[in-house]
Amino acid sequence: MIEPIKIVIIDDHPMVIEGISMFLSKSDNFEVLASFTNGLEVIEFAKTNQIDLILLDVFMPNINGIDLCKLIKQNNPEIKILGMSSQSERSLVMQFIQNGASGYLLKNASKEEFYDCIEKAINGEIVFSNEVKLIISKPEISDFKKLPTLTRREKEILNLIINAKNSQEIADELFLSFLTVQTHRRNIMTKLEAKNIAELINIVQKNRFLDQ
Amino acid sequence: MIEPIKIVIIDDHPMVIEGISMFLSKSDNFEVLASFTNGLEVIEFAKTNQIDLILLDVFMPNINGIDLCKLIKQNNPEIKILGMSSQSERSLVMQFIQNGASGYLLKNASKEEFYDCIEKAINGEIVFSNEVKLIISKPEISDFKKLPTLTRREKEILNLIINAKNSQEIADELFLSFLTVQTHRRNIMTKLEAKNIAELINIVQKNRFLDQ
DNA sequence: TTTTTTATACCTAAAATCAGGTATGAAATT
DNA sequence: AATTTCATACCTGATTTTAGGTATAAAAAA
Repeated sequence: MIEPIKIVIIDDHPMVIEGISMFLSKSDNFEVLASFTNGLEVIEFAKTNQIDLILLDVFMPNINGIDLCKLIKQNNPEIKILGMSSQSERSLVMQFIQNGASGYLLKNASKEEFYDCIEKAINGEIVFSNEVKLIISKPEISDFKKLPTLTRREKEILNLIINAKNSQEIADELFLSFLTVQTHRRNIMTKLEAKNIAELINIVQKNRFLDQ
Repeated sequence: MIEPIKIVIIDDHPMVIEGISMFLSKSDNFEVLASFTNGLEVIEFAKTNQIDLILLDVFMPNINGIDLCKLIKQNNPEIKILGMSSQSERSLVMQFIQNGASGYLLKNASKEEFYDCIEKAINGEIVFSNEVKLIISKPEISDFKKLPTLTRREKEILNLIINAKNSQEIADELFLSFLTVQTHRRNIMTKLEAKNIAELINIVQKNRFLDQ
């Protein structure tokens, strides 16, 4: 008898966990070891349990799926990770793969797509659900340059910029000099190659590398 | 013995249907009559089946949940409808209730919240999951004054502003004077009460009154 | 027909952003 | 121990947005 694939599900929606668990329980090939609505808990869990594959929701409160993927892979490179989300952008999927994921599924995927993708990922393939294949088949130039990393401070300030705060307000809020904020601001714009605030917001929303 | 509540689930994600079905199957109070990934099919179904309550995903391809809610209520006013989505805005929830829904749930709601909301909705209450309560408990000024109407030209220019064009580029593109664009721009900002571009984009996205 | 709205255009000026530079101590990394 | 990155801060100047006006012809509404 073949060992089932040991799976962990990470998603902040209980019903999604329930749904996927049901999908997987219908086949003897899969075993859901555990599930978490708080992504960071999996790090601890992985220390004492052998996991074959993680189904990881990309949009969660507190922790960003892309960063979590990287974190898991750093600690446990042998674990395969499949990203999941309801909608997606090409660049997002690409970032995810860049961080060590084995594939990406849209949540509207069928049971069969789940089975298929999980099995192929375990066999070392990079897999995408059908809709994701469509998304990534239209390459954009911007996808080829990898996204720059912002420092914690820059992310903090970026968040305030997007929330319509001006430089002075940001300075007051963070107890910084107006000039310091200007410097961070310039660095952010340069890193993300945005020529104005509207473009900045567009870029951030497309790539969603702020936590939400 | 009490009759179970007859429920229909509408969601374009098979896994969500599976998850909610599992939730509900654990209690004898509920019976899932049917589920649809295409919302319009429920109209036909309702002609030959008695439905007590519909769990309706708000964001679906092809059909808008808010419009579908209205449509169902027109044909079958006795059916209770609960809206569901992953995230939401106050104004969206309000529109939904306006169209006859009995409540609104975020998909991160727990099993117990689902049970509770469904039962209360059947008893004629208007119900919200906990997070939705939070959302609607902080009324925004913008919710009370009706949204201003932008002229066609203003919408056109607003679109370009959001797409990161500056005033000169907009002038060139629409064959207008730079000064005319500035005037329109000022009128747009005044009408929407935005103090800068970031706020403008936030307001537009929150209320989604572009795209027409 | 009269009034209001819409689209157009100009003037002035303050405020904010954008863009180039330099610099320094602390923290993190190698 | 040496190097790089991060967060901080300042200077200057150009560009752009924001904000207050006024004005006029055409179109739409009353």
